[in-house]
Amino acid sequence: MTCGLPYANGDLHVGHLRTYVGGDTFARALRTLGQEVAFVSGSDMHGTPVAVNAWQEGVSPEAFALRHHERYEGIFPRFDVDFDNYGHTRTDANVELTQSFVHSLDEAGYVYDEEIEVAWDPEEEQALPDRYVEGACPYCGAHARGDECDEGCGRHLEPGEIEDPTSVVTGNPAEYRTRSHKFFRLSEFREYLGEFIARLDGTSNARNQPHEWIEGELQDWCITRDLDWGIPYPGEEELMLYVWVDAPIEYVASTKEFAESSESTGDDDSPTSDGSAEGAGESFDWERAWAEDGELVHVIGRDIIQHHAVFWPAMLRGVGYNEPRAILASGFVNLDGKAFSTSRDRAVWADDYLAEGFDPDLYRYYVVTATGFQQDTDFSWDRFQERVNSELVGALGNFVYRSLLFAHRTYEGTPESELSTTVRERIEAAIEDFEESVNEYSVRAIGRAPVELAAFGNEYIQRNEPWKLVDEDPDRAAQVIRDCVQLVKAIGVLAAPVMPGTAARLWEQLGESGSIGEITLDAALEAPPETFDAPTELFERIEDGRVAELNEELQVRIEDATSEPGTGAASADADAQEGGEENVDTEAEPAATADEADLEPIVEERIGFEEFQDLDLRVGRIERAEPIEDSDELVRLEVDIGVETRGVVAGLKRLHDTDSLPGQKVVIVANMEKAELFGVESNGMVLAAGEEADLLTTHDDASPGTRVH
RNA sequence: AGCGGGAUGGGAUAGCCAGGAGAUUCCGGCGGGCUCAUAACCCGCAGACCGGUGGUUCAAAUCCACCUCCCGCUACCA
Repeated sequence: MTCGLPYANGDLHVGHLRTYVGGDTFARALRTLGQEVAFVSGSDMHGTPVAVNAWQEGVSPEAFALRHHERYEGIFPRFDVDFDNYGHTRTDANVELTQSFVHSLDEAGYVYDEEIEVAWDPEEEQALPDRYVEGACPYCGAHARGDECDEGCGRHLEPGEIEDPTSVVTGNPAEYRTRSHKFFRLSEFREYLGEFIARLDGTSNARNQPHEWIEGELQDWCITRDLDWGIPYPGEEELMLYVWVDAPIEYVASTKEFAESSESTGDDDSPTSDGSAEGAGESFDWERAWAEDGELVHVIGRDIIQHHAVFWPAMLRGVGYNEPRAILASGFVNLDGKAFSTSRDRAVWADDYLAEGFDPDLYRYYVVTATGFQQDTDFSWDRFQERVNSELVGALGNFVYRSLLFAHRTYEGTPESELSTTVRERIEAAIEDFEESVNEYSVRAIGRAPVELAAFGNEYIQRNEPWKLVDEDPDRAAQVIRDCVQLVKAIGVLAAPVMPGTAARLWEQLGESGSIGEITLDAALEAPPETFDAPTELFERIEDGRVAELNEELQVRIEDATSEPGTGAASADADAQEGGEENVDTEAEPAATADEADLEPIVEERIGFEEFQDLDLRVGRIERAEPIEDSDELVRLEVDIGVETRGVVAGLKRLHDTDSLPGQKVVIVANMEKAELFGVESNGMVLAAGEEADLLTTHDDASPGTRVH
């Protein structure tokens, strides 16, 4: 089992965590079914964003990526996401394995050379891949990165498409050069991929989304870049492999590292080496897993489905490895329906959650059971509190506590009595449901299992009222409490995958000796220990005041992230806001493309009449118009506004014939602050609508100087 | 534009793949009960014509077609 590699660039937020918690829960669930599992992942170290960001920080890409890698490596265990091995894509294991993969593909004839155009910095004699170039979007004109129009229309841009390209690093104008690159014959796998996708298990989005690609035009895949940072193409040291080649191979490399470490340490007692009951002491056979009869399960975010359901299986096929049996593609975690934004601090960070002192199990339970794994979901502290208090504190924690406390006080442990048929059957049904949930890859159902059994427990104890039976019918009382203790034990078994820490505490309270991480489902029906101490509560209620504070903190951050300064945010500022993601409020300037005029949403914030009055709008008549030299857009106008004639600069040159302007009436902002554009003073602003600069005018005979309101 | 995901009582969700007793669970509302339990727990009531329109069927939230509205993806960004 693998989890998608976190990219070594930025912090982890609770949205990222969903994939890892889901994967970890599923991996643990498989183990409780007695399966031998290697659960691996690692950090993705290569690629242009790391190189660019490292450059901007003035550190080496290696140091930059390693720093993030180490943070990730530290955070996962704190959420009880226990990988058997967590490596990264720059380890010797991955470099070697990647090169041998590529070598095999090359040998087998799946790779060919082709010349393509790449952006080039002529002064530095350096290629400028992807995000190393910026310029103007050819579709909407907005400022854009080399690979994507990130601030404007959002389109993906092919190399060579961007206009007026310049280097992000040096600011030099870029030119295009022809370079030879390596292409993987993905198109040859089309038929295979069609069959593969049909038998792929997991979430439906992973199976369905690639249809368009596989059944459409499956293009060959360029697998090299002109970049200093990456794994070299074997035999051609100046070409680096594209990150999406070496990233998934890390799954294999990480498994291999796990195998090697389990070999050297033998049968240690770390919680990660338990594997299966019968495999104790043996090292993990990574080649068997990947190339023989192993089953591969990939847990990813739904944004990288194509890489795992198209590129990756083709590569695996090309080198003769197994194909993935299942892909679980998780939905996103949003805030108020909108995506988290790492760069804008619009997120609940993993570190913050831990700093609040919350038990990781609370979030694990919340995110795993909030909705189906592939569905998007909102994170909110209110919902978090609601679910924790009612389901974890009220149902599960309460049932366990009241049962064990009663048992301890009255019997000093498990009373001597047979398990009733009713309860036995109920637990058997829960086990069966649990197994079915795993087989259906329903992480949500796996997470709900312990709480559902606890709900039954509460009903059961309430209906039988053992506190009355103790006097009235001691045998019956013992029977009921015996049942309840058994239910508690079963709940512990079922809770272990989703809430390992809680399950371990429960196990201890029950007086069980072994580690709950090593038990299988049948333990749910085995007799509990005869004696145990008084229990303590498994969870604490989250109080309203606490939630109010958390909401407030978060709200402040969201508002900061969402509302840009608002006034006078020049585009120079926008440039400084590197790498913004979804971005509702881009500058009003160029928004629409020629064929699709997206209307901007109406600004929600209302203004008062007084604020409107601050605008001094006047009717003016253009007296003279002359183009400004060297400028593509600007025209200098002389506008009669009654009291005086103003010199106003406006961006009308491309859209209006300069000669046709004189005599036209327009509306101008008369109290606009003065500006200097191309060395020409502009004393006022002409109003015009949209991309076409459709000039505002009056239709009767309002004379120049008339106020508009 | 194509593709994917979604639209279920006031809010949040399950069920849909394998169609069948007028639909799950959590919160909220109303009314009871219990007192072993973290004002926790249990029971009952009100509340949904399962986005719209057609179709298939003895039977559709579930299958098919078309439509509307959200969210996302569209390969050389990760």
